Amino acid sequence: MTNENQYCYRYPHPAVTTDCVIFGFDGERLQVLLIERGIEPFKGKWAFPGGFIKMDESAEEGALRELHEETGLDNAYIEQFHTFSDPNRDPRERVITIAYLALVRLQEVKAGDDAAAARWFPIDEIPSLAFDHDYILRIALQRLREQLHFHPIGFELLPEKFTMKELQTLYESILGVSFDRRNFSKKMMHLELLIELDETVWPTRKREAKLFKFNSNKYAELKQRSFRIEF
Amino acid sequence: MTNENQYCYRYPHPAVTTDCVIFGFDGERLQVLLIERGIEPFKGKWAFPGGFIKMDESAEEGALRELHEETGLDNAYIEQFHTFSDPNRDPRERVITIAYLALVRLQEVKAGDDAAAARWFPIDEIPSLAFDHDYILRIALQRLREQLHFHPIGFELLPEKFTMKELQTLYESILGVSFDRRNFSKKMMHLELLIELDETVWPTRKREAKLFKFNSNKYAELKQRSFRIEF
DNA sequence: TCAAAAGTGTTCTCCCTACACCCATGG
DNA sequence: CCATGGGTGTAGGGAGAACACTTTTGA
Repeated sequence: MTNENQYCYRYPHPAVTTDCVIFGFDGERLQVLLIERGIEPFKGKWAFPGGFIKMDESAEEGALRELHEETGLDNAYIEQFHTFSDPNRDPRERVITIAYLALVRLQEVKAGDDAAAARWFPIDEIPSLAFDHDYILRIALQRLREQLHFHPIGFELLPEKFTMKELQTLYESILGVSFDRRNFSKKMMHLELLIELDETVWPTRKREAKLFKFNSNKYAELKQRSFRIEF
Repeated sequence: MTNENQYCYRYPHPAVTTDCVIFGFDGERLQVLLIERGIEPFKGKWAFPGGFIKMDESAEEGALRELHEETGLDNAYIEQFHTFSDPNRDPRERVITIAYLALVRLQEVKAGDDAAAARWFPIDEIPSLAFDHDYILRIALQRLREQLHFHPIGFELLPEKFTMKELQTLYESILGVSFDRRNFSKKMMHLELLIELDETVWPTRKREAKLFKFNSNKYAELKQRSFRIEF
């Protein structure tokens, strides 16, 4: 008890955490990974995976660590999108959180590993969240949609091989709009970011469909000269 | 000496600051406001205005406070763009900085008020900066350019009334490109974000030029339905 | 034979682009 | 009278949007 508060400073320091808004896609809808809180405050409520930043790691390293702990992944796409600093966002002490969004392939995520109360929620069925995480989610979604216009980050959510319909459904579910099937396909092919494979699959029992994969070389080339994906 | 370190925690806490990358426009070039450091480390080097966040203010409030102290302004456009958290970015202790960019009208800035060693530098004549501020500037510029494509934030840098040429020069100096005079004008007018005034000025002694002002009502309307400014 | 899913092509319109001429003024 | 800067119009190309028919298969 005597030695409990051993880290002392001349001025007050806030606690700093990272939180990860982890997105996945099941072929139908955008999903978010949430953790059920086991302790107060907000015990029993759902929240984003997150934790205190270590003194020898950057925020990004912290976010990657969190992501790995929850999904087993260590090469996913992550991006810092905002830092939340309202003085009262945590009832215990002042906590500033550096928030990241992560895009993962659901197929590669290890199912609920260490007995964690983790669950995927479809984006339109998110319960009310702990702390200011409702607000954080809103900002995360906003950023995800903005990014989708400029960068082909949608591919981070799809398996290596996918059909045009899956790609379209992904875009539609993130942006909340619907596209004409033919125009979407043309626009995508025109960007030359897709490689058409010789393989096909039977996504339904009606008819087989072509498979595509993402052309990352072409993307690297396009990125140089500031391109935009128009939707 | 006994009571120096009075703020104690059970876990180590980083210090948290806000830094403000303040942009202005003199009609010719984009400018950045820098402060000459009076103390070690990096004494004599230039850096962005910034300081420790207070325990009862949000990061944005802190940034606005810094901005006010340096410019006298309290209604400028500010936007959080990134949080820098490398464990070694400050040689003294671990400092995480929440960085904001601010757009101000040079005309409205009070000249070097409290004897501060503050100076405006044209964007292409920035000296080597203290800490990781070179890097922070690069990210700030990148964000400013991205934002310019989506939002008419350029108007935050111009006086209330301006000529089409001033607006074009602003866009060109930020984006580092040049536009065809006629096409730029048409595109801008087509957005309906400009109100053509009856007034004219004599920007040179050759010929008078029309004045415009920004139509913020139209902007509020456009923002609803996700528009883009194409450049 | 019918419904559902996938593949493909055409037309129209609008915006972006490239480009040239006129006018007013100060030197 | 000429150089400078500002104002405006036009023709062509390309991309997006709207839209329909064919094929395959399972029920």
